[in-house]
Amino acid sequence: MSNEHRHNHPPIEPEVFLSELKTELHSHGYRFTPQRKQIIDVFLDRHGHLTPRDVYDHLEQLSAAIDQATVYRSLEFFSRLGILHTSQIAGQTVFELSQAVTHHHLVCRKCDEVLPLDDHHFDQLVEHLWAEHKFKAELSHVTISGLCSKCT
Amino acid sequence: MSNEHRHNHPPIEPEVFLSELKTELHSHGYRFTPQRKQIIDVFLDRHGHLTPRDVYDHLEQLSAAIDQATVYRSLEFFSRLGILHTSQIAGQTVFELSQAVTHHHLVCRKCDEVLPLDDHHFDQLVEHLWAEHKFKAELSHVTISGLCSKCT
DNA sequence: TTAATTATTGCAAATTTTTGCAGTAATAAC
DNA sequence: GTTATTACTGCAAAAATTTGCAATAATTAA
Repeated sequence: MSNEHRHNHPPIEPEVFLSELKTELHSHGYRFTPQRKQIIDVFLDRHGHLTPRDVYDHLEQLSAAIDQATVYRSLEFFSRLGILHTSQIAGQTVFELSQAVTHHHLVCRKCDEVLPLDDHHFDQLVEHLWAEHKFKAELSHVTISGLCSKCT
Repeated sequence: MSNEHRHNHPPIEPEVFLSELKTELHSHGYRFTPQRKQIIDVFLDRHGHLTPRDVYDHLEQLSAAIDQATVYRSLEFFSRLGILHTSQIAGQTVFELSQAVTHHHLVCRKCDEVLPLDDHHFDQLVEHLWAEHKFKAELSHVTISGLCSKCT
């Protein structure tokens, strides 16, 4: 299904990814510090949505003593660069690698049910935004709120 | 422009709105307490995006001594009912009346520029979601992240 | 190599947000 | 009416998140 679509990426090769990331950061005058590397490692290891807490706990298990403030600052830093993607799910702020497989959700505001949503729904919208506004919409993880069929 | 579109509403009549809200809450077994009324009053008075702090401060000015916990709980309560709409803007959680005039934004993740976006872009998407999933998407305040023309 | 500059971190404090629970107020049952 | 039930609030404590600043580490310039 959605695996043939526009937004998807091949599986991540950790070494390649890390070295490209390093170059990317350096080209902006930023640094790829050990702390930042370890935080990215967590995402490469544990795919999916992670809260700042998840990241912090996982680092502790690896006995990587990184301050909470650094974790928060790094997550924001990577989000701004588009390396991580952030969203609000069930009232929690969660992060994931932007390269992770594209997926969208319909979330019912009444019962919190989550329905998966196929990629193609946004193709036209993305084209319009580019044509009319020269805006490069990054719609790889859309969450749409509303009422599901049971709660209508 | 967007004033002729689907999602827009006539200006809010405070008395009508409040009495309808009261009925709405009662029909669900909830209560329209003085605290909840005062919080809604703030939104009727000061239109636009408000942080929990804004609401709390405004209430203090009116010497309405409402506990912060109550403010947070009420904002979440009204959001879940669809009375208020919540979104993340520039890293802050903000609330506004769902009935407020529809508007959408394109936000550049690099320079934080905000571009207004017309309503009609979502018509087709909303129809599709209803046709295919019987999901009533509530797309009155969409924020799309990406790169603006200058930052591409 | 050394000095100067800049980005980044850790720590501690401040701020914001959430939570448990006892008390209060409204509604429903009798 | 009175009592029982349930929703809601305030308070105080806990947890999560942000911030200022001095110290550190990396990069750049000399």
